[in-house]
Amino acid sequence: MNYWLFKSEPDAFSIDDLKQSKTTHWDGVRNYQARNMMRDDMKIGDLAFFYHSNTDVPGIVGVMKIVKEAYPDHTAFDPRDKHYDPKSDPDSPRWFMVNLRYLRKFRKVIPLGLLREFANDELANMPLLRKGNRLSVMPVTEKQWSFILTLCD
DNA sequence: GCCAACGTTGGC
DNA sequence: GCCAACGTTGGC
Repeated sequence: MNYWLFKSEPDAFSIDDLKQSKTTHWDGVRNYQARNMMRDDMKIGDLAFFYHSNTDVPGIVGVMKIVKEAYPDHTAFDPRDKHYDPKSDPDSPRWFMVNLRYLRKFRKVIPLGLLREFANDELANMPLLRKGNRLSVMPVTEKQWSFILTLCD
């Protein structure tokens, strides 16, 4: 069983959107590292944090679960889509996505600033806290996962 | 809105 | 295969 963190800009797709739709396909990932993790390592039943980026208080806002393993991201085939990639075609898809189900929304966001306070201790080596980190999908260790859950009330 | 950090592209 | 230029991400 593995743990993950997914970033999203709440203006585009928020935890409240997911709460309403119950499940979603996480399309639009166009980074090879993130793609490889989705395609090769994510399994049904894995848990993931939902992170709000590019917003007034960036941070972790809830939990979701992987309910479908990687399959081709069809938005890459659509010329009108924002994430269209002419180099991906249905015969040899370049980009993949997984399906996620809403589990819970925290009563309060766990701010990035709070997480940073533990960057040298419980949350050492967390990719999210590395300077200049731009990965939109990243792994979380079991210890980090458990610790972060103690930060929400 | 600024800008540092990063991934990708493409010329050579 | 190098690396400069460029576009994007995302915190502040």
